[in-house]
Amino acid sequence: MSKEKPSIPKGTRDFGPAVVAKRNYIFGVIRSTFQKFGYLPLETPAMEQLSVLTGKYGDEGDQLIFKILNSGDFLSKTKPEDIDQGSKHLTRKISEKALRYDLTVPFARYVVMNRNEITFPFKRYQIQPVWRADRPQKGRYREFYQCDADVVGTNSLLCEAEIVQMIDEVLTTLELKDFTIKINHRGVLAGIAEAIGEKGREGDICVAIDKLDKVGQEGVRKELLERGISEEAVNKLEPLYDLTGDNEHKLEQLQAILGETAEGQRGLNDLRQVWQYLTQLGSYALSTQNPSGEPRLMLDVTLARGLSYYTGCIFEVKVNNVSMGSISGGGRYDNLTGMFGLPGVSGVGFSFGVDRIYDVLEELELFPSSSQLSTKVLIVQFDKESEVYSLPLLQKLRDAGIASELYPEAAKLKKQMSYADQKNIPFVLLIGSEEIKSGKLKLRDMQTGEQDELYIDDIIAQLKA
RNA sequence: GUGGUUGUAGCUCAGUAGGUUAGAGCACCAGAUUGUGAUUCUGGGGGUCGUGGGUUCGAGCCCCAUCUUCCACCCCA
Repeated sequence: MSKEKPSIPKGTRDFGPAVVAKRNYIFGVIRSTFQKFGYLPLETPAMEQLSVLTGKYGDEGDQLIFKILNSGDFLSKTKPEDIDQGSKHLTRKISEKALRYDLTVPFARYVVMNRNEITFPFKRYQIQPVWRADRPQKGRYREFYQCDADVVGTNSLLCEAEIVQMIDEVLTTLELKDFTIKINHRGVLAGIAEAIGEKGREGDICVAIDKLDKVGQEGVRKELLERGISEEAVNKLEPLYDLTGDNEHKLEQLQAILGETAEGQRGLNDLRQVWQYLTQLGSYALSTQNPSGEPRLMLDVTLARGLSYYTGCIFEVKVNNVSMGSISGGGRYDNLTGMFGLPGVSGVGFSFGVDRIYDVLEELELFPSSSQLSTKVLIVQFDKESEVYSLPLLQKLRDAGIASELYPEAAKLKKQMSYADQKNIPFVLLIGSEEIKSGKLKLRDMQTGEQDELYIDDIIAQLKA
């Protein structure tokens, strides 16, 4: 027999009963919100064809995809010279499947495969784990759950507005008070690049600007120059870092700077339209302010997002004053299904990171105690006679919809009581010879320590209340 | 993927320039209390010091490798 200590792979976790209960609380809030907005559930396989995934997330992303070794003799199709051609070439020979990296690409694949059955616009949500071969850190795991909501088959910016609404509703329901929904537009980024005379360079510009709050204006300036952006362009760019005033004022300032560029104008028009929808919806995200006085929804021209398939509005959500990266992100992609041979279907979607939300709620101690309750009443037994007497009562309690259990053996009272205590069971029902004689059972409230003698029907009535 | 960091009982950590049988608090188990948990008192179990090599008369402590943790970069939920 091996004495090897068991372990689980890096970046993965087990979830015990208490943790699962809390996670289910988050899943429940997200799921019911998605459904309230008309999204329908979808599930896809954990593994996809490797070719479906590669090339969708950029070179960086491709490296983070977990590949699955072909079953059987995975070397059967390879020749010695394949090894010489490098790992990229060899990978295709020995691996045809991979674990899904996100939920958006599998969704696009599903839409293309089922285009004839789907009624557009198609709104779906999906809550499943994804896998990334990333280096784990806090809030960063190799296996984690995403909760996606996407809609394809419409260009309407109402979808973007509703995404803001859903984010606001979910986080508010989870009792979060201080969070910022950042919004930007790829068109605005492209327009800025063009307006400062570096057309097409928005990629480099974004990567650098994204670090503004980390390395400061000087650091960004240095990086921009290193990336080959001209000094003149950088000078033109810098006023954009601290656009002042409310969101409308920011839009006006941007209009003046990049109104001449077609892409910039497209972005600004889209953003204005989103704001108009939100205003007409009476959005709480617009009317609610964070404790800092900042608005919840914020136009942020430094928001970039690396995923290469985004083309329109982009979102990112940050809970303020906690040590955690973004807990949600998304955007519009005009041509995701085009990669699978179905052009002209625009989609927009976003994703909640449950694992990060969990860590945030834990840090802020925002889990309600109700999310941890399981059994409502435990029947304590003394001997065989009391066990026999208790069984029909146990069934009666369960028939009444009360989560109940009978301690499965006549262990010492102390043991049975501390079982209830540790399992956080709020009531204990003591049934011994005295109680059997009188029919009046002892119901103990474990929080107050008070004990009442009641008939079973009164107990059921009290526990159901 | 690059650079760094961490790892001692179930948990949080001590462990002094390498020196005999590795400690504490909490948790756990048992008893005081044979019909009552969370409080009190008494006693008890539990660690080949992440793992594998190496240096040494001798390693928890030094060296190498590896796994894990966390951090920065990269990227992101």
